[in-house]
Amino acid sequence: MWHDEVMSPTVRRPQRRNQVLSRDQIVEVAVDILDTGGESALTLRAVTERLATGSGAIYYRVGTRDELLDAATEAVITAVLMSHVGGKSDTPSDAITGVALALFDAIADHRWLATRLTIQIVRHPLGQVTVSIFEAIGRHIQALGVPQTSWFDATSTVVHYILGAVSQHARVGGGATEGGPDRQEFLDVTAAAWRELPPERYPFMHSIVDQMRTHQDRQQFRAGITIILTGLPRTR
Amino acid sequence: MWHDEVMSPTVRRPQRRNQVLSRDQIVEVAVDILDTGGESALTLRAVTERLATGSGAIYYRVGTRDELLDAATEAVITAVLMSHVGGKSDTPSDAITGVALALFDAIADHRWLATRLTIQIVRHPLGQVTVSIFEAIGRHIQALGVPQTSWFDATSTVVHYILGAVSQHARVGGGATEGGPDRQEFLDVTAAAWRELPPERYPFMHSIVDQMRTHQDRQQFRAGITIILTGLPRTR
DNA sequence: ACCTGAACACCGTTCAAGT
DNA sequence: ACCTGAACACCGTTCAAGT
Repeated sequence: MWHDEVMSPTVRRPQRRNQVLSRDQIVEVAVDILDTGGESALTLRAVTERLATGSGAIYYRVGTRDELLDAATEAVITAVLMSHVGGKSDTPSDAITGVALALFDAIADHRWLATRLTIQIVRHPLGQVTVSIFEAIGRHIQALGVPQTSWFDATSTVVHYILGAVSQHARVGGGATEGGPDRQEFLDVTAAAWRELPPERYPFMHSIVDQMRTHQDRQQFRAGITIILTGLPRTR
Repeated sequence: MWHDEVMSPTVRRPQRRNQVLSRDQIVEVAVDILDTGGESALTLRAVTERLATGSGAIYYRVGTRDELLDAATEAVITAVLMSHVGGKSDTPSDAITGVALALFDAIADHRWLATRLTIQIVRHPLGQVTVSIFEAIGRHIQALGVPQTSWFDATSTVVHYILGAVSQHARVGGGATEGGPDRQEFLDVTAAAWRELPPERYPFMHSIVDQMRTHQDRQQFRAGITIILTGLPRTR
């Protein structure tokens, strides 16, 4: 039982890291903490405890807590987009929808990501994260037959739609269990609340309450992509 | 000099409020602090100092700091949408564009709003703020000739686009001075950075760098609205 | 009913000191 | 060069006490 500790003291270093701390390790742990406990769980103390290090080490490798959050966001987004370079046999429309759905699913898997993506974009509107997403979408905008003068506007529209849509669905879906009972209960409660709204001030809400109660997030998200792709200018 | 204080002691209460604190007052002060110093400036201590009260009063009238932020968001959004009920002579397309631009401008005036709008929507995806925006847009979707079965999807698409687009432009524009030198400098720096990207990995970014450098935020935002309205299904 | 404000627990960040 | 961790300043929240 206790032999191990005594007989091979060089193999086991029970308390502290014996390797240099890497930036990637820190970011990886951060993502894990965020996935488990949400943004409020990511305290510097939680990170240093998991890594058995001091707070200064995080500052040395990454920077402030905010920069750690940005790094985690960039890591997740980059990984998602990386895994979507293949599959070239699709039509341009399918390819765009594929990238969009990959981002959609990433937000479902990492609920903290919706908020952080917005913050990232507010602060670095044309930074690495935006660049990656633009490139992944824009590539296929070209192939779609959109005239060159409209490439930037067209790609912006698709990307902005994805970012906005993804925020709203971050909570409704609630992970992989798309049709779970929690979701339907939530929709029912919301439908009831909408029916309580004064009809003369909110006629439209009353007219869509049934559609809202029965809608599917993923399907609605795709419908939006289709609407935008349909509206893009084409050269033919 | 000192007469006033002595002669009319009931008129002047020098140190403390003599009126009851209202929820609206608190929210108003919160918005003002946010506009001046951003989200980080909104501390409970800053609010209580401005109102010459104690922290408990805020909790009694509003709740936590987060609820205060939500209340500020709701107040601003509601005010913006309220001021857009008139002008019925527009075409439905113009009306939708008008609401969209009003929200766009609101974000420019209240830079903290982009982030907070996302957080609000992540936490209360179908709450009051979403309801107000949906109603303001949805009304005109009907008039546009979109078949009833698509009303919810169509409105969602427009709203999600607005929310996403507005986030990215929160910083680039930087308030009312749309064409300020700061902005052009920022675009030039970004363009230079994009040109440094490896062309084989980012061919698309290289192809749009000039468009990005010369684009106008507001115009691009409108272009997106137009694309979506064009793509909506119509009964005719 | 409404407000006060001291007290508490917790947090991000720094930096002199170590190796 | 890289890491440690005590110390600091600051923050949101609570709650017994007041009016």
